[in-house]
Amino acid sequence: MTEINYWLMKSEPDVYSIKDLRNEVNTLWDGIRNYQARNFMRSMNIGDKAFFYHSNTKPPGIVGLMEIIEKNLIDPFQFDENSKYFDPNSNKNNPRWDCVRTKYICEFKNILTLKELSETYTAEELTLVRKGNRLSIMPINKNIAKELLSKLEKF
DNA sequence: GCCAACGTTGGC
DNA sequence: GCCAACGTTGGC
Repeated sequence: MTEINYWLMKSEPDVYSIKDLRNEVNTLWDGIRNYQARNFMRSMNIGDKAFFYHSNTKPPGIVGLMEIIEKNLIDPFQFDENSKYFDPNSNKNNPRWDCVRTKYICEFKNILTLKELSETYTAEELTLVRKGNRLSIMPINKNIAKELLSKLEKF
């Protein structure tokens, strides 16, 4: 039995929201063009849980939960010249960018805002609240993840 | 619009 | 390898 890990994955709701995921049921989490975020995806296990975070919106925060159901999938847009995610330096024999597939679990009744999170946790406990943090995918400490889940259930 | 906090690129 | 210039994310 592989250990379950917890993650946080950001998306701008204008581009792809928790409601889009609910309608679609599952989705390819594509367009990641940051090596650290990509490496986090590579270290995910099937069955891991991920908090869905709405970024670049008012207010930003955690809005739902999803599960990792597939990994090591080639991101097709790196080879699509018409995509903003096209990477001319990626090689089909050795693709540079991959992605995971996530499945909708739930949308929380209330948003757990970044403001609330930053009032509860330090930048060391929760890298999400670190000022200027630009990572779109990051791990969440297991104990903190469980605290967040129990808080979100009480909404 | 501003700016913090990076990541990337390219000259040397 | 160093570093300046530039680009991006994303909160505020």
